Amino acid sequence: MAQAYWLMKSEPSAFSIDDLAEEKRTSWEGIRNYQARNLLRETKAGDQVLFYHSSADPTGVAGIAKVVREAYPDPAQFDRKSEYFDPKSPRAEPRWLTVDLAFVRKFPRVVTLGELKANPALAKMAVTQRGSRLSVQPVTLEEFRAVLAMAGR
DNA sequence: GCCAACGTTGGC
DNA sequence: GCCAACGTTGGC
Repeated sequence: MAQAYWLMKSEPSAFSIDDLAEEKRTSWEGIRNYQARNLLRETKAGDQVLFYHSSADPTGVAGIAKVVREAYPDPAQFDRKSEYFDPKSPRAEPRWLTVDLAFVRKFPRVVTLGELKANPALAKMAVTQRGSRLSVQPVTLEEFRAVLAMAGR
């Protein structure tokens, strides 16, 4: 499979592009939605990720990350002290996965959701759809390039 | 803070 | 297996 592209959401009050820039690398823990989990399973090392700030001001794509470790069981599901603890996930058959992401770059400015919606080339992009709640979304190469172009250099 | 969208749970 | 109730996400 060729390199793929994704959009992943994070609330910057919890973890922002600046946090990723500082830490360089992070485990993308806490995905607790089956559809998003299934998409994580499809990610490959080297895939590029639009880092999206949700519930923020402004909301939008704040930068780029890349997948550096492919899907593995999310340790937080077994950690009783974690907010992501899932007592119903069997150890022998972990229910939830995580991937590791590395910082690539922060955009000079956030490409806002409003701008994404206003670009006809992005009309099919999941994030621009009404009611889109999925925290991991597939993105086409064309969409990825269009967002980069909007961010400027 | 409101509320639309939509995923999950659980009674039947 | 249906579906109502409930919980969560996330834009506004």
